[in-house]
Amino acid sequence: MLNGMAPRTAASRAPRKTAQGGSEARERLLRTASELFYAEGIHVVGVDRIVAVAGVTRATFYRHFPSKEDLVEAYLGVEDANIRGTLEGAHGATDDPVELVGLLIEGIAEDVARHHTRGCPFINAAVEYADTGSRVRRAVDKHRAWFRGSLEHVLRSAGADDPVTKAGQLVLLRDAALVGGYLDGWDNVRVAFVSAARQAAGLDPKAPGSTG
Amino acid sequence: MLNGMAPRTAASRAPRKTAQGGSEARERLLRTASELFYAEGIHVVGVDRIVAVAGVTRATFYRHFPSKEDLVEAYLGVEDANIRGTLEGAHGATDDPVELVGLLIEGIAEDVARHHTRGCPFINAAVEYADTGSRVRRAVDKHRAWFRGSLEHVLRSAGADDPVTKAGQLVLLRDAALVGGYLDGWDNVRVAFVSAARQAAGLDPKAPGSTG
DNA sequence: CGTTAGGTAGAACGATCGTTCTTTCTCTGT
DNA sequence: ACAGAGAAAGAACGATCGTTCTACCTAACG
Repeated sequence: MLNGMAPRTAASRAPRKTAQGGSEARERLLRTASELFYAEGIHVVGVDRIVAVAGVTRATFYRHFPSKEDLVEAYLGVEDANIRGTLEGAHGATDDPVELVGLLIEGIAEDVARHHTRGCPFINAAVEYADTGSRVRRAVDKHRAWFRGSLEHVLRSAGADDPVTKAGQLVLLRDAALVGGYLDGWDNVRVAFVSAARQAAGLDPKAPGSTG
Repeated sequence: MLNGMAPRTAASRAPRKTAQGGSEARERLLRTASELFYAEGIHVVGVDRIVAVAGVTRATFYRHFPSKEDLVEAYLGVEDANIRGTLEGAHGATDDPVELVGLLIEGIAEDVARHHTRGCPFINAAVEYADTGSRVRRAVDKHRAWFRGSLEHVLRSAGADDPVTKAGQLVLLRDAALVGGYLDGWDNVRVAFVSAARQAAGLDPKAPGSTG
């Protein structure tokens, strides 16, 4: 895996800039680091690995990132931006709260199935960074607070009642779907997730079996 | 934290054995390693840390554990044994499936609130060990397969219908409770977990708000 | 044209990683 | 009493960790 990304040869060794203003080397560092961090973990992936795969020298690395922890923060920042984009995209899709909640659940399932097959980048990062006060943990907390609040806002603006409880349950079930999809395989988790999520959101008011 | 456990002085340096047959040094190693692994993570806790806190030398460590990975396996073995004990204890508690599922949910909530405030030891270990074929990952898979199957068995023997789906949803929600309790605080997750779990199990057939 | 920011190449830093080794001591079992 | 197992104490192994450094080069910009 990740072998398709061969170490970069010294083809062009000049400072090229990207359309967004960031340098090409910096973006390559951030992209390869994101893939390696997510696929294998943060502590196990050393700086030497990252610069070797990215085809960049250590000096270049430390020119763009003061320390490895800054790179980790940037990695989480990319993930955060991605999720913000997709969620805001789904925001204006519909006004019907029922349809909206259904779209949210489908979107989560789609995301877990296609990308994020190794769990949640933020949960995984929090597992590796036990210190609550670290910058990584603060980034995780910030992201989760935004996500929960954003779900509440979407549900409220769509007219759903008890948006706080519903948002809390959706966060809960999304975490579970990401973890379960990673450890048990998405196929073994999908039906449990969808049924639990739809029940929690009030889309399927009746339980599958009435206990007896 | 963990400062209350002072490095052991060279009080008695003789091979003492425990009632269970294991040596005292081995048990102290396993106990301190379990606490450190769970509290801070596996990769960040080095062998030197473990032997220093346990008051044991490196030679003694490698006499009892061929490698660090064996210690990690033993650590997960202890956690596995604990859960097996508590689950089997709840098994014979009642014959009423409704009461049983309620007890299970309460037991999970109790466990997350009191112990396991840093998430699930197996999920955390799987995050740090990305290689599916590693012994650690196989131990995680084995534990989760047993837990899921055991939940199914308990539910089935208590007469609940659709025990496979119910067990899957309970596994899902337990994962979520452990992760959420760690990252968001148990107080912010408790009501969402209990309501979702009771809905999923069919104890509370009606959703909190009927969508509109 | 010259400056300079951004890049390459590679050595080197101290620290820590997991692991192995030798030596000496003391308790336990027979 | 004696053998052997369990543990202490500590040096040492090569490897890797994150980080810093010097030296040279090249493309873009004023």
